[in-house]
Amino acid sequence: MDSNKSFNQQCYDLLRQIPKGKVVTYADIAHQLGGKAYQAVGNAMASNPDVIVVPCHRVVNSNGAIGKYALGTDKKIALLKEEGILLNADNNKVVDLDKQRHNF
DNA sequence: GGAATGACACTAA
DNA sequence: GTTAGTGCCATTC
Repeated sequence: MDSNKSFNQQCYDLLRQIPKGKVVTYADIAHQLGGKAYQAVGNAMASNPDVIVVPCHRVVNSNGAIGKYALGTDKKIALLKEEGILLNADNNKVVDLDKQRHNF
């Protein structure tokens, strides 16, 4: 907390860098922050105070799963589809995660 | 100050 | 390839 930006604040900052049509895994964000706070990242999104400013819907699990969303998983899937992310119509999983993943 | 929780990840069977 | 169990981090009660 004494830091300039809290951990969750840094997560939002990275999320803001994600362009439309790209997705990132919680592990990538945590790794970018210099650690493996996968769960901490997710917690930050759970506390996401600005769903408009932070595209938390562009964050998916490392295995390609959509994971969850504050407004509802189905809403997240719909948003990803609208963004242009290719998802599996059977399980709603990200297709070619490595190719659609945004490299920081 | 300590314990419990959670929008996850990884390894093993 | 799938399922189960365990570990990690930061935040919150």
